[in-house]
Amino acid sequence: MATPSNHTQTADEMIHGRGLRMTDQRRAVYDVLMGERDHPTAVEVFTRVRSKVPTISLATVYNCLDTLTGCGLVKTVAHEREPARYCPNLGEHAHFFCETCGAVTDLPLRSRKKPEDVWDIPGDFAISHHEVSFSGTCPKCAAKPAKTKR
Amino acid sequence: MATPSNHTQTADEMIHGRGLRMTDQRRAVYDVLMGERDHPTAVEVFTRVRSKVPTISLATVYNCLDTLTGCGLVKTVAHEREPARYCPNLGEHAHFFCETCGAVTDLPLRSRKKPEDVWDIPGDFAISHHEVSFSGTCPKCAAKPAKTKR
DNA sequence: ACCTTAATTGGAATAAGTCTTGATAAGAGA
DNA sequence: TCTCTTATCAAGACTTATTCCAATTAAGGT
Repeated sequence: MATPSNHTQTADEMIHGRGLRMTDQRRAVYDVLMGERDHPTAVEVFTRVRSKVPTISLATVYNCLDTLTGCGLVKTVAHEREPARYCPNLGEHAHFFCETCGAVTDLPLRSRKKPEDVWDIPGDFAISHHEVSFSGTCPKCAAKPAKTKR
Repeated sequence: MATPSNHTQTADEMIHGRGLRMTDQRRAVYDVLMGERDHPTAVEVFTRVRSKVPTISLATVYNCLDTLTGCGLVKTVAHEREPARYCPNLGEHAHFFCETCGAVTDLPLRSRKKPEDVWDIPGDFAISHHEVSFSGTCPKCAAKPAKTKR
């Protein structure tokens, strides 16, 4: 078993709190997400996790990701119809999708106005979640303007 | 050919402006979207269009929707990994997704605001688009609390 | 250690959307 | 009007991401 890093402590509690078990696979998937926080897809998580748990299957990676999101440890990030990405940043934030390199960046969402001040939301709509996403060119891609995607 | 309603006038211009043709199929798809503005999926558009153009195929509906979005007449609305929905509302607005009945509602922008007026965005990100979505319970579903999705 | 239940696996199945290819139709010019 | 060129349509095969299923394996409590 891998040496548990300090963040897994709380993860264990969250998992056990739901009457579930913290398995090697779940820990490995969570560690991958907490390691490189670049919003990998399920397949990317799969390939990274395999270096630690070589026998893991893609189905298990999907299962683990579902479990972790169900426990509130991870959030899924959807963009257009692309494969879902996974994000362990639990703070409120928006996502920036670079149209050139495809990178996904967390933007801390320092809102200047309340949603109701910006959008015309009739009072009888009960809002439980909201999501903000941006797309454009990230700083890295803006720096090298000649390089196209090909 | 169906009697062209007044909104199809501008649609014709937009299509022709790109060197494309306004065919019966494209007009029918566009009319369906302008008719019931409830954000139908491609399959829903397909079934509605068939009452006007019974020989149309699903592939053609997809083609027409692509063409219309390419011309800027229609916008696609993605939510989670659900089938894409289509929206002919070109004004800036957010979307509200009802978690109970699945209905999608447009929420108009209160006044002309730029993203930077609303959010604190790092200066080195060049933003070309932004999207805001809310989810919760719509007024209709809130009115009948006993009825679950099953 | 045993037993009950949960979790993992690998492969098959599904769903939405795209691609391919031949048929069709629309507009331009003679 | 006739023909030519090109855009568009249609039907089905295909792709991709994800989920389902049945059988095996592992955890945790007694």
